Amino acid sequence: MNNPRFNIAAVERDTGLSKDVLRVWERRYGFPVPGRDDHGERIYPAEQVERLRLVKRLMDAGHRPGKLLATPIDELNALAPRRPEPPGAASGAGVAAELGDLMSLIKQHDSVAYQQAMQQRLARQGLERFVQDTVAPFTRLVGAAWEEGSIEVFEEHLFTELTKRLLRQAIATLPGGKRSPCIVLTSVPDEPHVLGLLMAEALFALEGAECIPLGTQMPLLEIARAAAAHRADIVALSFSVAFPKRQIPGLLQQLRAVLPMGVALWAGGGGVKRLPEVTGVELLASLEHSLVALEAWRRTQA
Amino acid sequence: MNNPRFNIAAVERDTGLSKDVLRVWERRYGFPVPGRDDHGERIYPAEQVERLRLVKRLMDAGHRPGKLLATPIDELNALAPRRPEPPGAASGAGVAAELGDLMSLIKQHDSVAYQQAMQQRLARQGLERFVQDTVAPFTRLVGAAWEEGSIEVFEEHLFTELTKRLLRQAIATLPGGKRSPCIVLTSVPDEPHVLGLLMAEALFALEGAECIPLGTQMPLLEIARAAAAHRADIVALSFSVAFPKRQIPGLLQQLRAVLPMGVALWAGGGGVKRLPEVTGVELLASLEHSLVALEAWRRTQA
DNA sequence: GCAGGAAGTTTGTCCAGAACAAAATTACGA
DNA sequence: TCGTAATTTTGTTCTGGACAAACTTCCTGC
Repeated sequence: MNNPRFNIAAVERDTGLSKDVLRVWERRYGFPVPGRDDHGERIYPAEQVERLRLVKRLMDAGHRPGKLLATPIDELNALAPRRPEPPGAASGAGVAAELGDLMSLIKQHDSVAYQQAMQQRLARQGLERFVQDTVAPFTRLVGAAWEEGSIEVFEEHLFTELTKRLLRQAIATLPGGKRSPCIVLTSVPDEPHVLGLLMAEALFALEGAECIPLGTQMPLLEIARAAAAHRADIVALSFSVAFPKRQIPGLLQQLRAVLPMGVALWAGGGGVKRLPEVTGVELLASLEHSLVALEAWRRTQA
Repeated sequence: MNNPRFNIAAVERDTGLSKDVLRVWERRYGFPVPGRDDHGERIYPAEQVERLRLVKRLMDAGHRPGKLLATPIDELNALAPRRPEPPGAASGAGVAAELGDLMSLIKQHDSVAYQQAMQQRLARQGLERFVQDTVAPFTRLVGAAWEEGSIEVFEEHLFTELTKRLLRQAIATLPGGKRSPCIVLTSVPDEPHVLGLLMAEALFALEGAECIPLGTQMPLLEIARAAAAHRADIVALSFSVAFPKRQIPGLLQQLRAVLPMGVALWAGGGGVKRLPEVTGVELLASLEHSLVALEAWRRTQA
């Protein structure tokens, strides 16, 4: 029963590699080598899809496809994926252990205990530190577990859903009143990840900004219309690490071109790390940078 | 400044029409007719992108591309989208007027006033009637406006985002304690709409059920795993009207086959109306039916 | 020894036109 | 009038070639 047949569209969906790329890799590097169905269309075995996901992950980490696909030794591949530990040494081993505790709650599917633990941390740390020291690193941890396959899909979904709720709830309790600047938060089409946006929204709202959350996957022209309609000062986009890096500069340039002048364009998230500058666009390498950018924006307006 | 050059990838992003479809339409129907750049690649003028978006919207409303692209009279196209008003006469004119007020708040992009108005209604009606008498009909109203083009995409996104927050917040404030039955709520791949799930979750939680919200777009096998891991009594799926009806029976049968025996499978949302029965699956034609089903389930367990 | 530019390689995207199956519609027969 | 069969419509996939942008490597001159 458990032998799903992946056609090329399914592989594109599961790996994030476009159909064109899948076909050209097959031609150039001899991998993947899908079978064919009755009509001559490609059928990918689950094993190859798995390997493609590994390759994609290593590429996101900076490796080049030619090399990866030329090493037929799967063992070698399996050795590679240790990712450089993010510089968390400063916080000591305690933090990692605490995050590990949260992870085990997720893996025990104990949503009640997980929510309680997170609520406690929120109360103890305050929203700003909660976002920066708990949600962000734990999201990275879950992402890493997801990529190395040590977490079930439904576990990851549950984590995302519960964390979304926590953040939204925390944001809703922030005081209202006259707020500035006005920041439109959203993501481009094909970028469905929303946690990064919520983290940014929490920090911006804490700093007194007025946030317009438009959800994910807005067409570029609509983003521009929304910015004009809301008289936004800033448009903030989020790109996850999974988003095809190559497309980002072009996207930002296009959006910059259709955005009203005077509206700043900020882009953040794991996808914009190690990305070349784009004129007229502020690239935010981390959540901390977002706050710095906000402060800088305020100075320029003063 | 505002003369962006749309290449085929940009048009795919903004219209949701794949590159292959854009090329084959050009060949078959003679539209769109993009120019070419120095390298012979397609460059779409903004005007044609706009028309493509109109065509896509009309297709989502049930029209066929061959007809739409054969009518060169743009005026005729602009006239088409009127749809028959749904039978809302039963609720009287007052309700429609109140919903109209909410709609104007959305169209004025006044998210603060919209949230206040919704909060007021929630307090006045209580969660159950709020969901059934406000959120559900207003969602239908927004859907209708979307199909006839009288609402901007970003306005619809903002409505969805704000309403999601309201519902999640309301759900979070419900008391905890020993709850039963355990209901897993999610949607299948390619079904990203979450509002229906949230409405159902609110009603179920009110009735004392334990809800496991997994978000949207869960692969079928993962749904089965989640149900087993959480020892769920019921799996509840939501299908929006936009979901291809034809695929639903097969999907439900497949999921029924992999679900543990003893776990009930419920399917609701606009997509399951006027759908043939599927053995072992409970089709919920409306939110009220969900509550009836829950009561019935409880009787069978007593 | 190394900065920096030239030459070469890698790699993703695009193109054309054909083919075909799934979906939708129409035609037909009971 | 209803259900089934034929037909049209429509989206997806195929092949194999081309090319530019990004990245490496090599080379030259200080």
